[in-house]
Amino acid sequence: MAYWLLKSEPSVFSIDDLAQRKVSLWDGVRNYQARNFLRAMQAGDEALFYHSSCPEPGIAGTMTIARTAYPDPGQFNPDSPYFDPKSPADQPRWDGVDVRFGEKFAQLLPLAVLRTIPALAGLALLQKGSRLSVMPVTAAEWKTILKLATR
DNA sequence: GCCAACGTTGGC
DNA sequence: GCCAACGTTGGC
Repeated sequence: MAYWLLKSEPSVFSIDDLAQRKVSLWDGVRNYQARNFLRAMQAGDEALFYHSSCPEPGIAGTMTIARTAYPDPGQFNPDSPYFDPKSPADQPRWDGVDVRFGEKFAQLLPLAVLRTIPALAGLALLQKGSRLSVMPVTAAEWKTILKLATR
C-alpha cells in the first residue's frame, strides 16, 4: 500500500470532474520517470489530486488507484494532444492508470501553505526544480496532509 | 507574460 | 557520449 501525488491542470481535468465521473483513466503522462511511478502503482494505493498551472495551485482532494497501469490510448491517436508517433504499437511507451474519486477537501490546500509545514519539507512536490507530474508520497507525509485538510 | 529548471533531440 | 538548442512545466 503506497501513496502518490498526481498533478493535473484543473482547466483540463479537475477534482470536480473526477467527482462526477467517479472513475477515470489518468492519462497524458509523457515523462519516463513519471511513467515508471505509474507502473509501480498497485490497486488500492491512495493518491493526492494536485491542481497545477492555475490561479491557486494546491492539493484538492484524494483518490484511489482502481486499476494498475495499461497502455494510454492517446499515444496511438493522431487527433489526441498526447499522440506519440514514435511509440511502438507492440511495446507502448506510455501507460495510464484508473483512479477512483476519494474525497474533495473542504478547502483546497494551497501550495504556499504546504511550503510552511516543517513535516512536509521532504515532500517531492516541494523540492527545488521538481516538475514531475507523478510522484511518491510517504505515509507520514500523507498523514500530515490529511490532517491539514480536515482542520 | 516571464523565467528558472528540467527533459529531449540531434549533430558531431 | 557530449552538449547546444529547443521545448515544456509550472509558479509567480
